[in-house]
Amino acid sequence: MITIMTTDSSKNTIRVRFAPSPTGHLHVGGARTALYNWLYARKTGGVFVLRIEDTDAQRSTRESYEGILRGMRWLGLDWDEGPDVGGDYGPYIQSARGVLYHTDAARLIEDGKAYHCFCTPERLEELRLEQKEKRLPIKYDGLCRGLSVEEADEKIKAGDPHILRFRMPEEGEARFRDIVRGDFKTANTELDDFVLIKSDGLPTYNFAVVVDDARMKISHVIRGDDHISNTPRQVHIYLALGYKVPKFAHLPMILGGDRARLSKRHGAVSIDWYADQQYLPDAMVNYLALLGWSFDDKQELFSRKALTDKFSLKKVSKNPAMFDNDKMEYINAEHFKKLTPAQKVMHVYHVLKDEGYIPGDFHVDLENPVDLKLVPGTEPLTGNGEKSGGDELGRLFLIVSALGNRLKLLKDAPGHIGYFFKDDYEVDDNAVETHLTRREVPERLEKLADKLAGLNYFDRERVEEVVRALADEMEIEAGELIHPGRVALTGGTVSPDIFQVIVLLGKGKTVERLRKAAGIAKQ
RNA sequence: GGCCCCUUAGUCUAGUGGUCAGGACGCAUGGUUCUCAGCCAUGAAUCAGGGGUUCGACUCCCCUAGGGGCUACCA
Repeated sequence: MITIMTTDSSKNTIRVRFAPSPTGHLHVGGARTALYNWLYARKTGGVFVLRIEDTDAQRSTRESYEGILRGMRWLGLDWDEGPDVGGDYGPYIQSARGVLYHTDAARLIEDGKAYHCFCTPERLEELRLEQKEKRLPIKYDGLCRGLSVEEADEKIKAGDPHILRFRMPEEGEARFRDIVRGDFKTANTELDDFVLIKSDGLPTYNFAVVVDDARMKISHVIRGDDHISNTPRQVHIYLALGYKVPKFAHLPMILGGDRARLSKRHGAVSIDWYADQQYLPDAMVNYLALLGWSFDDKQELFSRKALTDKFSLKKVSKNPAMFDNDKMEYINAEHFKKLTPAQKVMHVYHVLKDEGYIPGDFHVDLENPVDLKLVPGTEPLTGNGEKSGGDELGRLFLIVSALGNRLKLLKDAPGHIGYFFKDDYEVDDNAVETHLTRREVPERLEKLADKLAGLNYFDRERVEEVVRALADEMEIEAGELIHPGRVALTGGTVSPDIFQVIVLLGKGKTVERLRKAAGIAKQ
């Protein structure tokens, strides 16, 4: 017989959340915050919640909301509860939670912990100006603090615009422990009677975030450092409402190149941009994880699995970090290297197809990657080097393998190997200038074309043999044929092994391009 | 103005009283080679500054400087 120790699961489960406001795209800072929450949830077997904080009615948009979800999906950060998938603690979008805020606000009023304020924005503005002039701390002066509930109700009935303020205790302090920062405390005298509910009836961020986190049973609040100064206010709300204060972990900011907080003006900060550039999501996740966290002094390349195993909030750094694109590219290249040949081909295939390098009738069963592994890569290009039976896939395999580690960004694939698929590939004028304009070049290319045309078996060995033999015969370095040949065949000075290029191009195309280049070179 | 946080090479970081201050990106040089990438080897480059505490400070304390955040009816 098995005895099961029953515990209240809701009590011990770790619940974390990512709570973006839909006022812009998902940027790397937000993505990093989402990632750390996700990693922590996945590592601990906890629950990852996605909540949309749209209490800023003016700036929130549907597009942003969708963009954020798209970005998270691209990164592979799946959420267990959220506006689209539901959950036990919904709704997961603040604009739909109005009654909850008002219910809790009513409790606060009843307990005398919050009060209505009728000061006009103009008066508040004047007050601030005056305090600024006198070099006093800028805070609300408490004018409406003394209003009785009856007086307030009367004004409300009369239709006076009003807001709800928290009644900050005059003595004492708010304290909390931050997993990243350590102990943190703020004297109440530093705080003022901040706003809970705005005159439009919507809660402020500080109020909504507490009500939501508490009611959604969030155990760990993992968010950006920019929120740490507001945390004491939030602790006050938790306490006033009788809610359990969660654990906090405030993450260091991510900075742009000028060390200022990352923002739109720093260019490539949108996750969408990295998706467009065909970065690998796993690489992005790896790099983002490294911005503010490290495992030890040797490992920095992590698979998603390794990250979820090894991630720890305790090892999160306190220092703000700058986003370094070079390192991002490096990490991306490393991840690409680790892909299986079949995976590489799939990725390259997609990019080439999107960019119009592969005709629509080229069919590959991408739903079934196993098929790709079964393709006998060497088969289609034996014999005369012309593709056999339309097996373009085998050819793609060989091209990608010939490319080797040259491909750092998938986006660059067309630039690297576009000439295999199109005749109107990009031509580097400088390359033509330096390699094809010399007097002796046309003859060499013609001869090379002749020799290759005469080959019956078009494989790498034989092609190399022919090229080197011709060089010997002409008493020139092999490079004298190879370099102009490369420009003639690929349009540039950079390519994989030239003999492989020739084979993969096939005899027909090779000869055709060499002759064409010879013709151009003559002029 | 007030309060708070942060500070190891250009960048991301390891380090917690005694280390030649370690790694990675980037950079430079050399090797491999038909180019480029890659790979291999080598190298330059760091504890923000000043005071303490201590036999001994990157490490602990204080001050200064620089950066950042909050101080909104933004989040």
